[in-house]
Amino acid sequence: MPASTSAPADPHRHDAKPRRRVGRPAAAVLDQDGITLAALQLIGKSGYDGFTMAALARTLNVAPSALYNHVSSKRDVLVLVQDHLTSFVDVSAFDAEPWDRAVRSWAWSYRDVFSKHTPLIPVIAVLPVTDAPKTLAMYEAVSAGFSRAGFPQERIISAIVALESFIFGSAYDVTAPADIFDSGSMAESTPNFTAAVARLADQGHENQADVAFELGLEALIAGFGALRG
Amino acid sequence: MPASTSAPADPHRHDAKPRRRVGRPAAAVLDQDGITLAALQLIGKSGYDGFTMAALARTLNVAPSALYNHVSSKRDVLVLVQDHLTSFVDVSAFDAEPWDRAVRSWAWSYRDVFSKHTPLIPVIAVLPVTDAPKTLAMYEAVSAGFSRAGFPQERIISAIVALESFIFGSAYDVTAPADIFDSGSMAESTPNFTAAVARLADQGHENQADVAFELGLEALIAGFGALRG
DNA sequence: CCACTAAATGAATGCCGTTCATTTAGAATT
DNA sequence: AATTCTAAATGAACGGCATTCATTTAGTGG
Repeated sequence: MPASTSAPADPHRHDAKPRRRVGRPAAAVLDQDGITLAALQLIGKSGYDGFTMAALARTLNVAPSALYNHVSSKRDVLVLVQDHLTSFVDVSAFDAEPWDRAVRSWAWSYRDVFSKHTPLIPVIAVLPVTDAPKTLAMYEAVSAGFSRAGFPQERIISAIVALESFIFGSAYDVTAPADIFDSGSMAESTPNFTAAVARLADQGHENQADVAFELGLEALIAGFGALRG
Repeated sequence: MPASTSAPADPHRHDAKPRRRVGRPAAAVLDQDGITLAALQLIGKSGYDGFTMAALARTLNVAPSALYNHVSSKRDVLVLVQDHLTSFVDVSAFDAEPWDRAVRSWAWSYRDVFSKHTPLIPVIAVLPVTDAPKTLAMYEAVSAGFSRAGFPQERIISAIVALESFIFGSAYDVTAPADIFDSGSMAESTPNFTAAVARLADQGHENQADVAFELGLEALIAGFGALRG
């Protein structure tokens, strides 16, 4: 039975003695960290389409079935990758800057990390925090920042969830084709929409996803900021 | 070459004569509408895991390969389903109610429709509007409402995109397990987060996803409402 | 009646994630 | 040093998947 994707040190029995290893421990070719890093590298090189268990095994010079001694499914690997990526999200501003600036830098960083990994979003969005320790650590840092800023306790989680939802949705936008709003031959039947698209284009912003993200994020920050005690 | 998922009536040549049908038109067993409805029904009964091209063909009493005369890929079927579902999103309030109330009812309805179809979100989020006429119609209704409410033209699209991003992200939350924030054995190392989760639970809301959605939506409505001229 | 062709079939392809019986090799115990 | 134990590797196999393609079928326009 392979270790599931939970805490790395697994007490699991009540006494806290250092785990006694039996069997053949030392020269293992594979472990969860190695798998995670190889997966991340493979995804970087081949994308999520090229990310298969067989391909992952190949980069590790191992048979595909060997992976299943350390991981219980492909989804499990994705969870490991997700949690690893979350450690790249910058929460440092919550220690050093006022609340609104901290939220801003956290949100932009969070969106940027996962806009390159949108296939993970359906996984993260419904993942129990117990299965992702680094993600939990991020939540702790953010919660602490909200708390310190005088946010009412009972609304902290809801506010974070709302921000996160906006961030995940916005991560998809980054990957959308530039002409996603070109109404083409149906322009005559959609005058208001077509006009609005044209007016946005007039502004000549290189990156429309950033404009929408900033607009929404500032509204959320302003709205939530008003809740602080 | 099967018709791609674009406008149902395909001019494609400059003269507007009614398309001349040749060959064997009348008694076709299959068409895009029939495929769409059968797909929606199958998804309702078997979920997205049970939704395979083979299963879809079976419900239509047809060989799997026959589908490819009307649809170019499984993704294509998903696009058809997505566009069909979008016609269930309620935009009627934009004709009858003040802007903020209209946005509210549209957003809740939009979230509710797709919270039952989250696997479509990665498809919708990056789909050119040309490939989804009913979705385009929704955008037109919403754009018209924003315009009528005195919203600055050049910001209408960005505001809609931001709202949509929040809606998509929030649709995932609806499907998340209830104990998603239970930090389990790591509670001691995450005191702020754990306390905030407990305080939210104290409130005893049956549905935490709704609370977060409302909080975020109201912030966005308030923030965007201030932009109106 | 003929020619044409859209739309159906059914077999085949290549890939996928995953399972399982089996082997291997090093540590722990004696 | 020999024996025992077992985590971790292998490789073959499985069922299922989306998709392709040569072929057949059956109406329609000429």
